[in-house]
Amino acid sequence: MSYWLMKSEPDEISIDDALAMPSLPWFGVRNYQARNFMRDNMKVGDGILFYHSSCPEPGIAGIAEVASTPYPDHTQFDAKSKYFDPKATQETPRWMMVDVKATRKTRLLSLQELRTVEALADMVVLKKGSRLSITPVTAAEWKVVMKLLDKK
DNA sequence: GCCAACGTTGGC
DNA sequence: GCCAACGTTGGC
Repeated sequence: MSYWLMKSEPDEISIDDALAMPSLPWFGVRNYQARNFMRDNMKVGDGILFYHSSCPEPGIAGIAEVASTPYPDHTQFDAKSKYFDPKATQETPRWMMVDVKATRKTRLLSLQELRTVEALADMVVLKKGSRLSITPVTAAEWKVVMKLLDKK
């Protein structure tokens, strides 16, 4: 069992939107490292920190879990989609995704607060210049975050 | 809107 | 295979 942090822009899909769906196809990832995490490393049942990015208060907003094995992101084949990739074909898809099932909304554990927690200093998402939309979370970090979410 | 820090592209 | 130019992310 592994743990992940996945960024979503709440203007696009917030934790509330995600909770309203049976599961959410994580389409639109166009970064190879992030794709590889979904394609090669994620397992059904893995824990996910649902993170709101590019918004007034960025931070962890909920909990989710991996709900499918990897499969091709259909938006890469759709010429009208902003995620269209002319180099991808049905035979050799370039972009893979998984389904994500939101399980609960949490208090907003802000980026600002995360940065004050010593035990989380090495979290990939907090590293300087980190822009990856999907990053691994260690079991120890997950535990610390769960504890922080229960507070107050 | 700014801009640091990356990632990607394409000419050579 | 190098690397300059360009594009993107995302906090501020």
